[in-house]
Amino acid sequence: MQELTDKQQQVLDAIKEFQGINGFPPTVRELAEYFGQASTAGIHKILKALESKGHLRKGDKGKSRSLGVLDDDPAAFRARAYPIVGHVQAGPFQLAVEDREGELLLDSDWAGHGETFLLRVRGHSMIDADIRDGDMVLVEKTQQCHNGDIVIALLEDEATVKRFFKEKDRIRLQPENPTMQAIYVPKDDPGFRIIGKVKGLLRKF
Amino acid sequence: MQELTDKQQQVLDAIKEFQGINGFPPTVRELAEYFGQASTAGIHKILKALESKGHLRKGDKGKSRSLGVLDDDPAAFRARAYPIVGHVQAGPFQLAVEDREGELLLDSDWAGHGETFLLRVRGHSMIDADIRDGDMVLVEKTQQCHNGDIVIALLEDEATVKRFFKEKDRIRLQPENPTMQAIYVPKDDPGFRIIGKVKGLLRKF
DNA sequence: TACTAAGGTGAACAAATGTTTACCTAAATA
DNA sequence: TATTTAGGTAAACATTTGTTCACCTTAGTA
Repeated sequence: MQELTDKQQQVLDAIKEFQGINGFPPTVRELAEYFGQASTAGIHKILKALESKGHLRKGDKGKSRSLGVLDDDPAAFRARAYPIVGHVQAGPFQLAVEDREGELLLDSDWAGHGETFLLRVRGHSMIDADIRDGDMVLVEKTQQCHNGDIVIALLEDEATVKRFFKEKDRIRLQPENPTMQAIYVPKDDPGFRIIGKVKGLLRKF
Repeated sequence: MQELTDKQQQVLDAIKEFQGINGFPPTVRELAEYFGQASTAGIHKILKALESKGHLRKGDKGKSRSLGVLDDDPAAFRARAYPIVGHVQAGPFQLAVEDREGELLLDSDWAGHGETFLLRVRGHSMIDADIRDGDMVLVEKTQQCHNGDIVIALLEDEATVKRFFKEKDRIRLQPENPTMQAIYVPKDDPGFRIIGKVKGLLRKF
């Protein structure tokens, strides 16, 4: 794939986006209009360049609305299924089938390409971090975290969502709710484990 | 979804197949040719039936090659691109190219099947509704809303996100931030318009 | 039997759409 | 400085495409 000018890249991105939204590509006039241009001829030049550079397939001569993006990173591959594996603060943390809510298709550019899942939050312990009861949190599976990270932690088989702080000999799991107390855990507590880091949130109103 | 006749089902399947192969839907004449028919009018009748039975979306009147199958079967079709069209509270609300952040693939079962887009929130006017600066809100385009709905409203070409209340002769747009005042708008204010309803929220940490 | 629904023909019309040409400007390069 | 590349306008033309109307046939139903 050859190098594109800024404008060529913009036009290509516009086509991709239109295609993703509508299920069919834009017309030349729609592209011109989108870029605020009065004439289609400029767009034609750019399309011709994109075609000769191998990024675009134009339909048969004269055929309407038949552009095809040839980039090997189509939107369809970006959509990945993320399992909603259960709840935090709803009792024992096991990925039991009954707790599974299904899955949600999300853009992996946004949600992440690693091992990632969703959990539904129960309770109000993180309300001051604007995480509500019923929200879904996007959790990247990891055991590495830094002070201030919001984590999913396992404590004696109970899952909890808290803000993580490493102190001298212990871990502090801090609720973001002034009515609740921090939890302190010895560093070598065998019943303690970090499941993952909260990277995102989804809510329906 | 209503019951289809054999022929209607065949046409629907043909559209799906064509779409899968080409990335754009067939024209009416291409469908007629595919079924060995000499006239487009028969195909039009079937398309009209498919549309009224809820299986198909036809493009705007007169618009070329813009059929859309509405069946919700495969996961691949559930992933739809939702445009991130700009910001609220960031000045004049126009879907200008420069403000566009791109798009996000989301599960349409979660995000909705209608005309829906994303907006990035700027400011803290809805902080008590746990909507933060930088969050993206999922907006269903509609002008109908109920008291208590969180809406995107246009006021003298400025977009704002507020909680909507209809009062006697006016509309109250209520911030969810105690430091901020409500906005009152006469009901017949020509510079006032509801753009849509906030249905969801996405956040990255 | 009469009526309705489904689906097909033929034809015409209007609008959408692709394409091309000539010309222009600005920026980059030889 | 001259040339080339990139990208824009304006306009015209031809073809594609959607749509509609009148009419027809067949099968099923009241």
